[in-house]
Amino acid sequence: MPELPDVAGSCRLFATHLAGKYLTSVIVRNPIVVRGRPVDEFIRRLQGQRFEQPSRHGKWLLARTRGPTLLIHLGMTGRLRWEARESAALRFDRVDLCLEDGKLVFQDQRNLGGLWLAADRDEVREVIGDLGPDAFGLTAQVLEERFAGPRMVKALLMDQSILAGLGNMLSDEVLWRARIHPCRRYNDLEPEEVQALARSLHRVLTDSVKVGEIPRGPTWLASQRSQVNPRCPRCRTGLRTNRIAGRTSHWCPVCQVDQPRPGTRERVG
DNA sequence: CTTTATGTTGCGGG
DNA sequence: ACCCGCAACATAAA
Repeated sequence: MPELPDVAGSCRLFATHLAGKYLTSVIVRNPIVVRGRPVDEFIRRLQGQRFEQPSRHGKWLLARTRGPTLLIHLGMTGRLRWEARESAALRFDRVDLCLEDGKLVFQDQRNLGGLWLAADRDEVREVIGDLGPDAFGLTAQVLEERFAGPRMVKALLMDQSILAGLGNMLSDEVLWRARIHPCRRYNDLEPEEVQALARSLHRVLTDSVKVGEIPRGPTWLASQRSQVNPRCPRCRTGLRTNRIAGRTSHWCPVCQVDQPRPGTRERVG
């Protein structure tokens, strides 16, 4: 679920239902997702606060109040859900933020996501760590500056300190659209490829943020993820799969020209 | 039972 | 110092 577009959607949901409203109560169903301070303190500090307009940086959702800032990260399986009516908790519901007219539920199957409170900007920085500029709205020039070096493009795209917001699926999507093999090193890219990368990033993010998730339409690589025989949406070639930068990557061996994996081949010459 | 999963962090080795 | 792979975290679903 959650990469930049999903968090953008969650941010809109938060803005729609919580901005300007007072929290009447906080229900913590699984304390493991409350990070950084004891649950009772978390609840005490948050209850009664009024939310301002939320913002997003990469995969982080930032909800300021007059007091602390609530920071939400969805991890691998987290999501936010608005319930306007009284309703029973679902299996993976972890925290309820209750208002007068409904509740925002943080649900998370794997509990890798979480909620933090930060008293000020410094504490926000401490929690979210060293984040690069948000990937949405990034200019080609900034991309070139931040990517400069010998690393594999897939690793660069997923590195939150280089640019914030892309994960495994979105990175594959961007590379596929730009016709660049995930193992290519940034230094080895032709200028046209760098251009294609910047354009692909822009297009993929614009379209997916609009939807609030990665679209699964016929012109998206993501449409093939759940298929038995994943094929390139452009040329129908069977997709290749490998573990790159720690994650399973999918690419088209025809559209995205192959490269020997660094370090895994003989070192000739 | 084994494998895999959209994230992050920290460690070891080259 | 930089870069890569990998285990760990927690948990379910295929």
